[in-house]
Amino acid sequence: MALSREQVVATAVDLLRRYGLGDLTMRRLARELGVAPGALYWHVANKQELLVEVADALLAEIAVPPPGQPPEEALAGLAVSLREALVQVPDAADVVGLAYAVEPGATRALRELARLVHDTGVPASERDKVAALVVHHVLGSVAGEQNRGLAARADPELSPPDPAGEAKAFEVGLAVILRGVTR
Amino acid sequence: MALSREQVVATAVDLLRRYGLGDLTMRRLARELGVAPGALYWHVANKQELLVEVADALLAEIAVPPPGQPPEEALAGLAVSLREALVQVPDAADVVGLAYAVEPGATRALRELARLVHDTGVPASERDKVAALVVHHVLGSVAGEQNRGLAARADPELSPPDPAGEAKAFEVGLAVILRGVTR
DNA sequence: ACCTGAACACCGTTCAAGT
DNA sequence: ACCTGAACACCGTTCAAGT
Repeated sequence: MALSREQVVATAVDLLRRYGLGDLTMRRLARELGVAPGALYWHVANKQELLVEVADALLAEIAVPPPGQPPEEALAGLAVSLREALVQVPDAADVVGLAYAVEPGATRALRELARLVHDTGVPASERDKVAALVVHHVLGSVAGEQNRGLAARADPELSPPDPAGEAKAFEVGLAVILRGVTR
Repeated sequence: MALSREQVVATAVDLLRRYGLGDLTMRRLARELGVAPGALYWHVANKQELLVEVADALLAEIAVPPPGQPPEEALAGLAVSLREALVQVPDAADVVGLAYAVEPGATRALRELARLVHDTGVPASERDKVAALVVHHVLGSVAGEQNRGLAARADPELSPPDPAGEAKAFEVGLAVILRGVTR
């Protein structure tokens, strides 16, 4: 059966999850799919486009918070699940950061985040800025934790990051933002 | 005259400034220095170590705010000059992000930032977290603006980022953080 | 001590030619 | 429409051998 774009993206996500960005190469991906490297370029314009698709796929899995909560709570919950989903995937911050710059509102989760910021009563002129601030905090925290993990694996002097502590640190930062937003 | 580690790092910074991370390759760097690629490995263990040195060099140029100001003002000023210095350098956020994860307090500028956070009266347990939040905001904003610039150059549909607007957006986010910190 | 030459095991991308 | 084979122009890193 012929290859499909969906299949290419799904296998790329799988490769990222299992081995990280360093092993997500067009040649490796082609091998995994049992085709020649050139075949991929019929389904995808280039690697950059593929990575944007991968980011969208990662974000598509994030559950949007149920309605009925106060917006501050929903926003915090969404930010936390965003972070939780991304820490599991090596180099997720790099991949999502790229996609976010290219198309900030491309995924449901990110649009929902912007909407919740709006609902907290932030003035219209600051809406996007605060949303960006939250996204930066998520991506920065994820990148930081993952990089500390890599550094610890390379150097036995360093202690590996404690997942619970990292989660707590993230929530402290998030609380600062929310406090600053609601006067 | 023999090559020196300082010379290698300085030329790497120059290459980054002029052409970005994509052209900062060990081979390109060697060519620029008029040596064989292997020669670099006598001065530097590997590319990753070189990039940490490059990040340190970029941060070393940032002026620490003069004493006498209220800490909130000094902190904001430092964050702004940090951002201003880094936006000028292509891919600076990636490079500095790496170094920050490996060694958060390695440079004067970043240690000063942590100190100023402390001076604003943030409880000791939250000091590092708030400092990290500010750094994430700086790096995220820089990466965002640079990526939007690249995207606009690739796709004429998109309008290029407005530097003044980006600076304003950054300051709005920063103000939110500072408001959240000072109750 | 410091560097060259040459190799090893890779990359992303293109494109004529095949089916 | 979809893919292969082969090439082009690169990578980071190692290491014997030279000076």
